[in-house]
Amino acid sequence: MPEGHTIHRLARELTRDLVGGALAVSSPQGRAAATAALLERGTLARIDPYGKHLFLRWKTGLTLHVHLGMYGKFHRFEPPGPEPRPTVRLRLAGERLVVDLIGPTVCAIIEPGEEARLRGRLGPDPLARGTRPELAWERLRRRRTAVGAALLDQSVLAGVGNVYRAEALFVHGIDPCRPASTLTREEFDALWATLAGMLRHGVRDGRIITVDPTEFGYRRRSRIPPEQARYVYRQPFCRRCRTPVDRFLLAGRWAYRCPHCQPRL
DNA sequence: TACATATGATCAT
DNA sequence: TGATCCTATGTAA
Repeated sequence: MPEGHTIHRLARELTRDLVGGALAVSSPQGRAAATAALLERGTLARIDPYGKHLFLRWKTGLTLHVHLGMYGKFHRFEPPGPEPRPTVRLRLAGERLVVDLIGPTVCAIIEPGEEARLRGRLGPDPLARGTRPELAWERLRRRRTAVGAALLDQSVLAGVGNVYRAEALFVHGIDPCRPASTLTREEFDALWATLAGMLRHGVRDGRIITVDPTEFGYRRRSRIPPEQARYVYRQPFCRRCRTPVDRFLLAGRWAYRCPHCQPRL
């Protein structure tokens, strides 16, 4: 399940295994049948990630826009792959790889103008090349909402989701309920650097590990068991100081805060 | 069988 | 703020 790191990792893997040869495109579920028909036997030119969005560019000039939402997944198989499950929205079958797209929020051809509008709404993606944190800072400091709400707003920062929000704010001792406008430039710069680092690790690891391994006696991040990989997100106790973690809804999502490590202002 | 839950986002009110 | 969409899984009943 996807925050920005999942999308960037997918872009790499699918680029490696799908770009180049002709693909059989189908929609076993039927809902994307028209889209599949437009792409059938087509060849991918490139795949671009941005934030939580994936843009699959075909040599015909068409672009397939995919957003996984909360439950969306790509299942990967060695060709020819199994009989598709009835929920498969789109199957892309190539020489080296078969992928099934399940449960996305968006899976549709997008026109250039529409893509431009979408990108215009999105804030900078810390994983994108040549990204501009300045824009995130300008938007964040004008928000009247809590910083924990602002971080989930994709027009402020693209690619950050609920886990990274909880963990990055923890690392810097920031209470998620603090008004975004009270953040100092120094705090923002530190938060951006942390988020960018966490996202990059996420791409590399294929999962979200936010704790410093040495803090728990591990030499390598990869050795950390899943239940120990985070400081506060879905943790009953703060992994650093053992204080019970606060859980409360913020911007409609569960937020996590250590009352000791992230005191109110 | 039913219900709760999940790393998301949009639209109506 | 609440309803809604999309799917799979784990737990309770």
